[in-house]
This record gives sequence, C-alpha cells and structure tokens, in this order.
Amino acid sequence: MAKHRITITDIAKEMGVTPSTVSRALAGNERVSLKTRERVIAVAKDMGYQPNVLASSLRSGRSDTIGMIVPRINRHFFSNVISGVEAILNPAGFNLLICQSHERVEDERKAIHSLLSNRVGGIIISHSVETKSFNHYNEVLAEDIPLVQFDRVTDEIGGPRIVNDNFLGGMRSTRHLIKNGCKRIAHFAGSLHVNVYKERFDGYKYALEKAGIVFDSSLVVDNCILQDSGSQAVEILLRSEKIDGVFAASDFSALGAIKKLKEMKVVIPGEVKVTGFANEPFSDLVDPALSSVEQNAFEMGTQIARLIMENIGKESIPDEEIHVPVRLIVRESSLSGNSEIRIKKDF
Amino acid sequence: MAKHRITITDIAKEMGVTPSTVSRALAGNERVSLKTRERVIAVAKDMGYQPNVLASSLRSGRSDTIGMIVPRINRHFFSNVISGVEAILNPAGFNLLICQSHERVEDERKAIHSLLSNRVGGIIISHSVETKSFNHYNEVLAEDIPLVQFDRVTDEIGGPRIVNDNFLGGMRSTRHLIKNGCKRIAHFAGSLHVNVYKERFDGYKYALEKAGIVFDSSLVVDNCILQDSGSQAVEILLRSEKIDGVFAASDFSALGAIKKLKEMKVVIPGEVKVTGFANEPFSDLVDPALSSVEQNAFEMGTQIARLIMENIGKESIPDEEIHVPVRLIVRESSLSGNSEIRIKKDF
DNA sequence: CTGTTAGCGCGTTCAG
DNA sequence: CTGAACGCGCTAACAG
Repeated sequence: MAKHRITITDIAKEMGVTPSTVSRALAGNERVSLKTRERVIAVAKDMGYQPNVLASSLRSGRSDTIGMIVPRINRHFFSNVISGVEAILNPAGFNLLICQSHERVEDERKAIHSLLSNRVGGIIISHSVETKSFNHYNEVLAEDIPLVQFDRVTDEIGGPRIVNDNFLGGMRSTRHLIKNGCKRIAHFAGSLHVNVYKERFDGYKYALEKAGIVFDSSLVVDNCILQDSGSQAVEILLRSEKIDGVFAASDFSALGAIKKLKEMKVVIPGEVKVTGFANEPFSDLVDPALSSVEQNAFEMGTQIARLIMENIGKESIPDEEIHVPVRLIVRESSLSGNSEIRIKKDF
Repeated sequence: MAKHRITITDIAKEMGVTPSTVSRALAGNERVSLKTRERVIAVAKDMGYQPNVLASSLRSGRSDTIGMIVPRINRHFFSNVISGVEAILNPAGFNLLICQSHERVEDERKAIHSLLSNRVGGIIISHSVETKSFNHYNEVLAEDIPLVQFDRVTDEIGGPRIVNDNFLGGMRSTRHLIKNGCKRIAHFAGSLHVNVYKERFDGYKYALEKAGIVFDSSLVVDNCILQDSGSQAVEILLRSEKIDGVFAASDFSALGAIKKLKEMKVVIPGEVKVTGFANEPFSDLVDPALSSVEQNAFEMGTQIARLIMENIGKESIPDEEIHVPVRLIVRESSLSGNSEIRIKKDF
C-alpha cells in the first residue's frame, strides 16, 4: 500500500545526506566520493527508487523523449522505420512518443501540438498525403527543437531530410522492364505533389528517355496506389491501349493489376510484366511473385535516430538531404526467359 | 529566436492578473468570471502558449500518458491493436508511449522501469514469449497504476485481461477441417506456456474429442509458428505419418506448410487441407488462399483503451477476463468441393 | 567532496 | 471572483 513514491529526499534522509548529493551521485558525478556514490546507488535500489523524469526534465530543460509522427503505424514501411529508430534511441536512454496522422493534416497539426506540450527533445516526421502547406511547423523551428523529416519530406522546411533514392528506384525498375523487352510501359503513380511519388515518376520518364522511348502521358495513371485502383487502371488501360509492362509506385496497385490480369487471362510475365515498389511482405508470396524495390526501412530508422541525437542541443541544424539506397528485387512477375534471377527470402 | 517558452506567468503579466487566475481560467474553472476566462484563452492563443504537461503532471500527480508494451510493433496484429488503442485514447486527450520487448523478458523489464519513470497513468501489456515469471510487475501493482494485459496474459497478475477466444478459434478451425472430411489433422503449435497457443491447442483437442477422433500426440509439432518451421514440420511429418489436414497456430507456419506441400506436389486442398491463425494480410493473397482466424485486433484495441481509462484513479481494479470474438474465414486452402464459401477481401 | 539556496511551470490550498 | 503562498521532485548555481 505504499502509494508514496520514493524520492531522492527520502533516500537522502535515510542516509543522512542532502538531496543534492543523492542527485549528483545518481548522475554519476565525479565530484562525489566513490564510496558515497556506491552507497547511494545501493540504498536507492534497496528502497525501490524510480527516478521521476518529469521533474528532471522540468528542472533541467532537457528531455529524453523524442516525438515521431507517421501517417499510419500499421504499414510495413513505417513500422520498420520505427523499429530502426528505437533500436538506436532506446539503448541511448531515449524514449519514443509515436503519433499517427492517419494521412490527415489536421491530425498532424494536433500531433505537433501534443508533442510540443510534452516538451519532447526532438521531432521525427513523415508528412501525411494531405499536407501541402507547412506553417504549423513554425513553432517547432522557433523553439529550436531538432526536426528530422523522412520519406515524405518538403524543402519548405529546413533541417535534415532522410529519403530513399526514389528516382533511382523508378529508373531502375523501368530500365529493367525495358531490358526485358517492354516497349509500352504504363506507370501507376501516387499523388504527384508528394516527393516520393514525383521522384519515382521522374525516374520512370528518365529511363524511357534514355532508351529512346517517347513518353506517353496516356500511359500514366494518377493516384493509383491501392489494390482496387490498380485493378481498375489495368482494365481500363487494356481497352484502349496496348501495353506490355507496368511500373507501379506501390506494391498494392501492382498486386491489383496482377489479379485483374490473371482474371483477364493475360499471361504474366509473358504478355505483360509488372513491378511494384516497397517490397511488401506479400510481394514474395503472390503468384507470380512480384518484383519490387526494397527501401531498407530499418536502416533508414537507425540513420534517423543517429541524426536526431546528434542535433539535440545544437543551435543550428544542417540543411542536408540524406539518401538511403534502394535495391530492385527481381522476381517472376517481370522476367523474360533469358534474364537475371535474384530471389530474396523474407520472414 | 524566441527560445523562451510562454508560460502562464507570462500571460498573467501581460494581462495584469496572477498566474493562479490564468491557471484556473485555462482549466475552465467556473469560479473565474466568464469574461476573464475568455480573455485569458484569447491572450494565450495569441501569445502562442503551449501548456507544459510535465509541470502539470508533476504538480497534479496525474498523467495523461499511457504506456504500452508489445513484443514487436511491426506485426500486423500488434500494430492494429495499437491503432485501436489510439483511436480511443487520443481524442480523449491521452498520449501513448509505446515500447517493444522484442520478445525478450529483459527488454520487458526495462520497458516497465522506463514507463514508471515517465510516471505514466496506466500500462498496457502483452508479454514476451520469454516471460514466465512476473515479479517485475510488483512495482506497478504496488503503485496502484492500472495494468491491463492483452493477448499474451497471465492470471498470476491481477486486473483485467483482454484476449481473443483462442479456444473457440482452435475448436472451430479443427471442426471445420473435420466437417470437410479430414481424419488425421496435424497441429502446428506455439510455445505451450503461452496462453494463446495453449488455448488454441486445447480447442483443437476438444474438437477432435467431440468428433470421436482419438488425439495423437505424434501429430502435434511444438514451437512451430514461423514459415521455415512450418515447411520443415510438414516435410518430416509426411515421411512417417499420413495426414490430411493441418491446423496451424500461426499463418506463417501454415504458409510454410503450403509452400512445401506445393513443392512436394501434394494437392491443396484435395489431399491436405490447411488452416492458419491471425488472418495476416498475405493469407488472402497466397495460392491457394489460406483459411484463417480473424482476431479483430483494432476492436480489441478500442476495448483496451476504454478499460484503462475507466480504471485510472480507481482504488481497486476488477479482476476480469474479457473475450474479443474471433471469426473463422474460410478460403480455398481448406475447402472440399461441396462446402461453404466465404471470402473476405482485405486492403 | 558536500551543503545551501533557488527555482523549472504549474495547481491548489487558504484568505479575502 | 481573485491573489498570495507553497510545493510536486529534481538540478544547478554558489559556497565552503
């Protein structure tokens, strides 16, 4: 029934010293004799002391919790980035306060406020797809809290940005399709005001150009990143166009395309080849297995964590863009008989 | 460059009142005149005031952040439970501090300490698979912090437990296989000291018994919840045993079984029928589509959130076990030609 | 090496 | 209806 939490004052009284000494001892301050330090630690443990980080942060002005805002936590990519972030932050004594924006700018704004109220030491964010203006970040920047953007980023906000090389991913996928014989390649794009989708699209165009294939805008389907829209898109396209390849900016729309093509008795990869993006866990499991671009989410997370820890307490934060490499994983869905085979196992 | 955060004192000075009044006004205290209340709120907004929840919690002894510990955040089930929890907690003004145990009891212990140090108002936990003793929860209970267990639970700790009806799920899956003609059904089990796997196993045994099939322990494979172990298990089993059905406690081992069976040219569901558990996103996508038990993770999350909010501040916490219903989703992998068909679409 | 003093920002008495 | 005073638990000056 000990509702009373042990404080440093309690253990100070117990030992006949002052709270300051206890505080210093627990902080490992060298100016306290080794003997008292050890005694303090022993007594603290004995009495079941739990430091009150609220009081500590309030007094010191520093905080060991970092805020993180992602569109959705139950997406393979984001949950793995989070894991990567925690893998570095937790051992270093930091906590992560995670918020979801649910792809809504209003929730994103609320999350920012909530994190500021919690006096987090830094903020990590990937913007919602709705977010097009960024004035709700002024407060964050004004308070000199390090802000690290990742994946969905904007250069309207200063500070570091960690992103995949989406351009390269788009280019390599498209080039791969071309090398395997595709002449008319459709692209299922996401919202083009979002950097990641814009860059994948740019990579696609670049690869076409380099191969001497003229870009045809009627082969580009906008806002096509879900399974259903992928199915619809491929069905509509095949009515009027002759395509032999699809580069989808998302594995989900690629999957939708595959399912619809099978339904329509179109042979994959024989008649139409398909590649996706993100290397979702299911991509390895569908039939035919889907070629996709691996984003190395966990590694991205570790880099984000290191970056934010570096910048805590610093005055000015460097304005850099860091690229995490991507890797095209070639599977059955995009292979012509005579081509390279690289299979990756998941789980 | 305003490094200084606005406090209630700042806005008090600005208005020529005392901090007390501002504090009361912002709290919506009726004893402050409506006029000053409105003025305070206006000025606060104007000056860009952000309440300091650290100071607030420190003073009031209450906390609006809830801690949550899960084995891994990047598992479909857990990330959806988290989403459900946040869907209720956030609108109510609570924050969620999420920790991962990585299935290690040591990390679980650390997470508990970290949450206690952060003076969370409540703790939500699903135990790691390693956790077999529970004395590290004594401190939590001693401090009268509400503790809600979910999914992986133990009755060695008091308080509410929210779990799926795993027994029912196991029983229905097995019964379904029996009804579809299976006579010798293998079970791929998880660690049996974990409640969820134990109960699925018990449901399996119960269904066999009810159908007059004698239980044969040589058809049970322990510790078989990953894709690889599922593949291995089915291969080894088929060497010595004749089986016509597999009830796996995990979709991953079920998937491994399916892949290996296809490799061995065993026809599914013709010669062997397979069911899994958890309705992972891929289950709908593999070939043949995998029958599985849907756990309603999001709904479980909302119930957890409601429960913990109810119990904050209460003296004694009721000692109940709440069951979240499960639903067997029948797909191709377990159907005999003449049976019910219910397909569920995901994404 | 240790004690003293003074807050961090806020909520809550107790007066008036 | 509002002000004055105090303290939540801790850290950080300044002494000695």
